[in-house]
Amino acid sequence: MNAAQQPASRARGRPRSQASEDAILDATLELLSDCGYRDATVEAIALRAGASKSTIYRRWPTKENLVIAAFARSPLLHAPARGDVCAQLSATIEQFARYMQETPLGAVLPVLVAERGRNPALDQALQPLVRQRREPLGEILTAAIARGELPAGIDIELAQDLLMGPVLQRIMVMGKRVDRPFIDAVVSNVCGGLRAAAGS
Amino acid sequence: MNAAQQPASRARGRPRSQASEDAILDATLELLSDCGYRDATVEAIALRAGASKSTIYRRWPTKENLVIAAFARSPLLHAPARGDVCAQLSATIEQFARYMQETPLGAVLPVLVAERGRNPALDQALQPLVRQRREPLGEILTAAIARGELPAGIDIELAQDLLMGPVLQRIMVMGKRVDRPFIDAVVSNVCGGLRAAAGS
Amino acid sequence: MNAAQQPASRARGRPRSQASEDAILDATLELLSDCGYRDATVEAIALRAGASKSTIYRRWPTKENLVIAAFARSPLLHAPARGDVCAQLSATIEQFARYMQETPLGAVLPVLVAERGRNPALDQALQPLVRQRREPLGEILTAAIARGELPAGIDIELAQDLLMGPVLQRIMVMGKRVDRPFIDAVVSNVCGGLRAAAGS
Amino acid sequence: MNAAQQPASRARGRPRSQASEDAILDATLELLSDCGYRDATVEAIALRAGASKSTIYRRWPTKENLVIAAFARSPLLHAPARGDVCAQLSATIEQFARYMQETPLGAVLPVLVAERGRNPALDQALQPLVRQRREPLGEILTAAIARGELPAGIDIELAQDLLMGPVLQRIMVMGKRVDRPFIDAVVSNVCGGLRAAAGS
DNA sequence: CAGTAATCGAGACGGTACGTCCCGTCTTTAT
DNA sequence: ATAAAGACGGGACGTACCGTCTCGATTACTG
Repeated sequence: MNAAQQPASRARGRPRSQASEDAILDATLELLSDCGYRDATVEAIALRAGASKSTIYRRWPTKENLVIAAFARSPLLHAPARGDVCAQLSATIEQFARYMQETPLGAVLPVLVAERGRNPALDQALQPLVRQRREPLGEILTAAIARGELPAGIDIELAQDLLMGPVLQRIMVMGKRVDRPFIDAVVSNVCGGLRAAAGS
Repeated sequence: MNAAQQPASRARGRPRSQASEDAILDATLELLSDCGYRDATVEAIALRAGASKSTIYRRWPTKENLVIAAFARSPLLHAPARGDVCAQLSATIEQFARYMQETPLGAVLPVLVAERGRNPALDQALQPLVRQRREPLGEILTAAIARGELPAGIDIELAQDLLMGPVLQRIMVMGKRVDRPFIDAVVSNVCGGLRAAAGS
Repeated sequence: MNAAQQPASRARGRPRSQASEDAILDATLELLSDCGYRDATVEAIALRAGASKSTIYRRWPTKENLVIAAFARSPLLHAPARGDVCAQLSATIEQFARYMQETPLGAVLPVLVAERGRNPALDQALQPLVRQRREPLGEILTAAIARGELPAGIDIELAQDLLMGPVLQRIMVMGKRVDRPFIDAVVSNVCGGLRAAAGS
Repeated sequence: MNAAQQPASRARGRPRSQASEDAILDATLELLSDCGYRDATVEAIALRAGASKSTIYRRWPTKENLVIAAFARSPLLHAPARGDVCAQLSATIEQFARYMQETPLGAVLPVLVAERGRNPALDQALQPLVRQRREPLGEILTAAIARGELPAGIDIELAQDLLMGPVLQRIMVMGKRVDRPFIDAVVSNVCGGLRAAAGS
């Protein structure tokens, strides 16, 4: 079961260079940030990483996959341990909003999303990437329910959609900036709605 | 009305063919739907429309603009005249969700969004397209406030984000289908939140 | 029959640029001469010709075919009108030898020859190229027979092999230079042999 | 004789495997024959030989040198001891023609020749290979002169060119087959020419 | 018999040319 | 002036191969 994973006798041949991989992914993020998706040429990425195109294509079959891998290394959201549920949610969402607006993720996520419909493998790769960013919200909500701050019986999945949706849509689809007051308003409304639904 | 458009002396030379324009926009939508954005080549569109590339580029400066023009012909959402605010909102959003999931818009919108960051002209063109789809929600909300179904002082813009965001995000980012129960849950929660906020 | 060839109504669309074609073929010969076959990159040829790779590949499917086309423009051999048969043959062969040794043809012909075995289309293209260079020898021999300088009944094809073979082999296979005395010796031997065969 | 090769103390470390070397050279000839020079990848040769690329490149610096080494193992031509000079020459040349037409040598020689111009080391390696195949002709001619079958004062080198040239050219450049009657005609003509030159 | 040094298979690596594809423009003739 | 046809310059993509390198595993000689 886990034996398959352990390198029984170390793979033969020259091992892949972790340094190269890191340099390539870093270069990808940098160029994405500097030039955008279209102008971040695979050749330019190779050049900046001090690697060769072969090394890139040996690891990732297409440019899209490379970009996904680069973003997969982006930091997870960190839910604060203290504060009431609204403050925790706001702080967490703000991290996400900042990441979307101040790194190339904001520019690239739509492209990945667009490509996913045509590329099932990419869909598989993108799924956990997105899901992990949402997970902290679920944990906060679960804890709040346990503390009695929110009523039991809440659909966590739905709540995540209600919280993330407006932010993502405003950034991606509307092309507007998201600031703390907006996030607070969203969180406040969603929490209010959740409590009202339980009370009815 | 149309007199304003028509100059003193008609433009000289052969007039542009409206038939060509329609054929091109139809072919664009069809190919987008069949092959996705990337594989919907301008050349292929011209072929299917029985037009030539020059005819296309004479009207729209880039492929992106062509695609936007094609979508600009999509029907507006139609807010039902009767029912309480929740029912009206649900029905309207359902139209939108169906349109996103059963036409190529769902696949193409992210690409347009992605390209917009790099292309201000496209941004200008995309803005009203998106805004018009949201507008009916604003009208429903305004009327509900006037009827006293919702408290006054509601931020209409925010409410639109709260309603559309979860749906768009679920379809585009999560890659899941949106059905009527989900829409009802969103609408119910948002309305509950709006009322709770007023009550507090 | 010949109607198929005549441009009844001129091919539609923008015609191919003869200037581009000439520039490309010239650049090919120049680069071949400067850098050899391997280093005469298609990209470099396009650059020097002020053309694009697309334009090159639209006309010739591979680099080999491009190179053949370039050589197909090389000048034909010119048989001198006066002199006895040996002098005429020597002069003609010397033209060929000079062309082989002072232009890139000498470096490229072997590659074409090598590729031919694997590429029937290339074979078809190379055949007349080679044959035309030999033809003047046949004419000289035929005229000499008519004048009585050589006996009738000579196998012209064989005689061409006997004359060209030693020169080509010395240049291509042995990698040595061919000078006038060598050519004279070959011609003298072949003519002597042809006369001796008739006399026996 | 072989003592000169063997140093005072044998080289240290694991000795090179003769079996590998043989397998590599055999695989080279086979693949050359099956696929031609270009498609006979070093990697494919290694695979078929059950060797690794390092083992190949440790012995031969480039692919060209490997190919030459493979051909260097081809059998020398064997001059028959009996018969008149024409019969001996014909028999010897026929061996060569058969070897050129029924082994990959015919396909590869032009490539080696082409590459030689750009690679002096390869030139050094190719020279003896070619020369050895011609040598038997020289011996036959020398013996014939000694026997009085051919006049003294013949330029042996030239005679070799006259004999081999037409055959090589017909096979390589013209892409035609060479049969015994053709060889006989060449030999007969050359011998006739040599005798005629002496008589004049 | 343990140590050392060169070889072996495997396969990753940098580099570079190839040939394909598409975009947006330009140049024809025909309407 | 616009239309269809299609060539053009430009430039990214992904593939393939070369010759080098880095691994762990052999295989002989050597102290």
